[in-house]
Amino acid sequence: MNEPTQAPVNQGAAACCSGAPAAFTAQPEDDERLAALCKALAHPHRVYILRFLMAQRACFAGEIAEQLPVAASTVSQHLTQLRDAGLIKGEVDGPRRCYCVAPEALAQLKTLVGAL
Amino acid sequence: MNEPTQAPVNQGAAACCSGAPAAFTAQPEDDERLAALCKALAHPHRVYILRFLMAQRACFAGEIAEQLPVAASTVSQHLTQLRDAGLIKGEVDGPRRCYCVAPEALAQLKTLVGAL
DNA sequence: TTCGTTATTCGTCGTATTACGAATAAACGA
DNA sequence: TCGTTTATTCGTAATACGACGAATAACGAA
Repeated sequence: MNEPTQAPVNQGAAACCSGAPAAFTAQPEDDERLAALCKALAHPHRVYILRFLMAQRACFAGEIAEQLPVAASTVSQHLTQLRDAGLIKGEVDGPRRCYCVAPEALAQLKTLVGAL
Repeated sequence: MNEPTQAPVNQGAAACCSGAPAAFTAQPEDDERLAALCKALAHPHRVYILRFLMAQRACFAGEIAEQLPVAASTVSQHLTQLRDAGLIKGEVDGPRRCYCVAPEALAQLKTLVGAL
């Protein structure tokens, strides 16, 4: 992914919204991170999984799959995407796998969204 | 998109994380809306556009396109996605088009993320 | 009216996403 | 050891995404 190219800005154009322009600093790393977190939540089932997992504190992959109207293998893929984004963690517990939310990543998401 | 199927839950399983389970209520509409907003921000260039637009208050499509290392037609598609999600608004101003952020949608995003 | 400027839409291409069922791996109990 | 249970990985198919350049539309000025 290419980074934005800081070009000259604000050649005296502002029409639809009022107010003076504020300072703008490019933050490509934050943009990438926020985009990655948002991408992980860009599907309703994954939002559901995250919320469900937060309420349950922790639960097995099978329990999550029971909640959703898709195949277990599809749920497993969703879990992988959430895990790759750092939003959840999974650990082996016997033949099952126990998932729980990663509070740090969630806090980072809230911070980045809050900074918008 | 199918809605989650509220199945029986919490068959006495909790391993990796401590704490008692909290109440959980399915909110399929919120999940859909948050997913849609997140999808709109699931690309770094779109995050950049939103932040840039917030700082500038308003600006023309061409100014935005100058900032990014992709073709103007691609930027136009990104703007369309942000507009479809309700995050920005665009209005005709002569031969140009002036875009600005939609504060309501941004507030909704912050609310939904904050509720996680 | 015609021309130049600006932005979008169209057609296309390659890749990624979402979904499924089948096959595989890993752990435990009989 | 051999099944059973559980979850993931694999192979596949349909659709969506991101990108480009060319074509189109919309407006203002000459």
